[in-house]
Amino acid sequence: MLDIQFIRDHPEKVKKAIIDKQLPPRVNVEVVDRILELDKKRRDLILQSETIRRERNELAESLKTSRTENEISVGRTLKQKLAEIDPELKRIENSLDEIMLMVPGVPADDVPIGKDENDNVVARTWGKPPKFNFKLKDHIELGESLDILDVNRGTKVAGFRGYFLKNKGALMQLGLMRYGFDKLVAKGFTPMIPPVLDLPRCFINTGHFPWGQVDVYKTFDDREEQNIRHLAGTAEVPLASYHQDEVLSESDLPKKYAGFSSCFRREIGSYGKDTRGIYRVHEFMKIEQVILDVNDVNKSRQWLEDLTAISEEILQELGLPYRVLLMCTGEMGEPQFRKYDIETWMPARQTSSGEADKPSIGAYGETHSASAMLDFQSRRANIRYKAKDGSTKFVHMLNNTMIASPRILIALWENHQQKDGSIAIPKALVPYLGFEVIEKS
RNA sequence: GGAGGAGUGUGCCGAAUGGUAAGGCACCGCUCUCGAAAAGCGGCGGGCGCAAGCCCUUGCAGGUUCGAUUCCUGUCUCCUCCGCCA
Repeated sequence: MLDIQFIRDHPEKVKKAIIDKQLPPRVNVEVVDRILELDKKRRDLILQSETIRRERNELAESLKTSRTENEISVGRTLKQKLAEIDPELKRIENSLDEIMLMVPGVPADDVPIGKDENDNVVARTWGKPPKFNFKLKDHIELGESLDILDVNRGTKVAGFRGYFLKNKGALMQLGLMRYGFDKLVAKGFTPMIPPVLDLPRCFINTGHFPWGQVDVYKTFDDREEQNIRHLAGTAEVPLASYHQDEVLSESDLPKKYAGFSSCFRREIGSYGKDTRGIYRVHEFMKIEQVILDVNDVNKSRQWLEDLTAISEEILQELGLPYRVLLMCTGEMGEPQFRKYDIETWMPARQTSSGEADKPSIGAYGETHSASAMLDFQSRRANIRYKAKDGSTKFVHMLNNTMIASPRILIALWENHQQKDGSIAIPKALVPYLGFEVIEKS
């Protein structure tokens, strides 16, 4: 959520953000005008309401000592007036609150303006895609031949996009999670296992709602509306709300959280995409980092670099080639100020971007995403801190993927496959797995 | 699921039984000091307003009243006990 004062002062910047982020027609620039209009109405009504309240307080004060029938009837009139104005004020405020949630965060000045993935800017590339002197297998062939993945029974049990990890495949996923957790703990992060069946408010806080409702699973129990929970698609959701409605102390910042959780995604908008294998699935495991720090743009920028560096560090340790993309405005989420995605090389990944008669084999696939939100989320979640100068400010928030599996398994399996059909385990992972290779049993 | 108790401003404590949220601790600034402590003064929720200032804020939502922390209804959370389950 933006500061209403910012919208009053810079309506054009907000409108530009709506356009640049490719939000129309879901969100149109007219919401800005509508907000300014409601804001004006709201302030008029507040003035009226407060004038009456003031009269009421003065009257009540004088009625403390003596009271006449006449004064009491004046009081009744005031009460009547309030009963007309306040519901109207409340109605306006509710509309304003609702529409304020539709307004996106304004991107940084140096974010490339663009409409899709072609407009992202490659910030840097690390490693070289491996060359294979034997017939390449994709992750499904590898997984099935080594009995570490079962997609057919996965879809039997869980439907489309279902999968089983088996044997060393299952051990590998847990090992990766522990590897990621340990690394972050060593860097001073607080390891967390958060609830992922969360209240709607949490999804509003992160900015997943109101825009992304259809992507999130909804659950009911047999009682009332207030018992609705949603399954979080990332531990960012519960972690970002951990300090909801709290006032922290500047000396407590930064807060660095590492959340391990299962993640659930409906993938409603991507029925035809990535239908093969375990690239795009409805449930997976992930360690997500969430940072809360002081209200300082430069510090947020630095955090975004630092968080991205952590992801790069693990990809390097895992021996996986990758590239870092500075995301363009059209590829950013509504809350974001600045965002890097990391794409990891997947040797057997097929993309639609190749020529029709010459399908391209091997592609970078998104495995990590780091975002700076400034105070967009903290305004929604109402997370503030008391600064050293005594003032109360909203924290800045960021998040980043540490490691997400099974998608990362695609890169690990395909990049590290060997001529004999086995898969080599990167050195960094061996202590967490207890084996150095996955081979046919 | 049943019974009882509790929830007060920004972190902590806490007063006010129908007259409009006292006070203390913590924190920040200033004075004093070589410095610190102590002491004193001011600040330390949200909103409207150029400002003076005003309005709101006792878990939440309603109701009664000229006036509600206080009375009534609903509801959430926590605690204790019972039941059920792991």
